[in-house]
Amino acid sequence: MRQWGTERPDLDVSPMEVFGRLTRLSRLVDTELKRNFAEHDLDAASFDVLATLRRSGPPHLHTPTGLMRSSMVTSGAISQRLDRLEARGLVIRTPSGTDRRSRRVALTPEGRALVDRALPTHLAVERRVLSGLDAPQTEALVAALRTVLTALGDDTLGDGEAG
Amino acid sequence: MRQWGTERPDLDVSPMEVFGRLTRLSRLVDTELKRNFAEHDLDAASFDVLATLRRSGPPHLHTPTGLMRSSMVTSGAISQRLDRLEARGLVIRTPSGTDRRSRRVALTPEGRALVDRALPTHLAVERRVLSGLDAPQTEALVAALRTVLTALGDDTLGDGEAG
DNA sequence: CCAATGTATCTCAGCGCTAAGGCATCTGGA
DNA sequence: TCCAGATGCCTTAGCGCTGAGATACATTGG
Repeated sequence: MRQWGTERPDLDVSPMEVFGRLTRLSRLVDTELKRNFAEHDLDAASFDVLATLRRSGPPHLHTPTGLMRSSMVTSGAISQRLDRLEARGLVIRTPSGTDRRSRRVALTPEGRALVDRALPTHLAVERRVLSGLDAPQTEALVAALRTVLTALGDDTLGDGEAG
Repeated sequence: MRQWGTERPDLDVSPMEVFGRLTRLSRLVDTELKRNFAEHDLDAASFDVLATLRRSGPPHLHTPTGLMRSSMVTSGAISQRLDRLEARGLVIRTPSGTDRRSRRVALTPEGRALVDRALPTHLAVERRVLSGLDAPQTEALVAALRTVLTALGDDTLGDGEAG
């Protein structure tokens, strides 16, 4: 930041205080979470799908389009994620009853068991990352993130955990 | 969150309040910034390198290792980024004077001109994303991010803007 | 009922990154 | 001095995602 002030004193670079840290934090968090995923033969993309299905309650159903919206990736990415998960027997795709274009994606018992095993340690890693913040700081962080997301048109109500 | 409370009432899923939003925000921000990069024939990776060189002041020098640390990517990624930038004449690699393993990466006049053109609009996008926050909220957000990063062992002093 | 448009999913080429490994060079201790 | 380990950079195979486009089906207005 000091360097920018010297090099481009005509520009207000203060937003970089936020975005630089946001980017670095994202990378570091991904690295931390990856360890736990690997211990369960998972990666962030697979966990993302399994967790989305898991939290929706039995029979743990979603459509590919719903998963696409939840994960904020393209339809092609979801197709491929589901291919991989289905090949491992962790999810199963069945026809939709009402719309023949659509599919139902369900967690198999194996998939459910796997995500349930990975969840507690996943949450432990997340808690450890946040352990430097006290309750008011955490609340302020969440509030700021919520405000920015809302301004950007993110209309989820608080779901969308993606790893 | 409500869903998790129903499905796994035994787990404390409150950290997801933070990480879910962090992930979504990262994705949305990347999408916003991408537009501006594309208008300048750039992408996040290229801008990251050019901006790091630009802010270090004339003669805008760095080593590949320094860029690797700044960007938090692997050495292979930096080699490839520099290949692309050098092929476009935006940077130039020259031998280090003192260490024959090392190289000096410098911004060319064209590279400097390009990043200087892209910077103002880049910052405008960033400001717009944060426009929903007032000054105290922004400061609280920065403080929280700084705390978490420090706890994670991120020892940069505030640099590291990566897009 | 039909045509036009919209929606759900999939396919695939291209791309940038990681992980692993290789080569050249440097450095510090025996 | 010499060498073992560290360091700097590069190469490459493999991988997941994007973006573009294809296919099949659904819906709507006339």
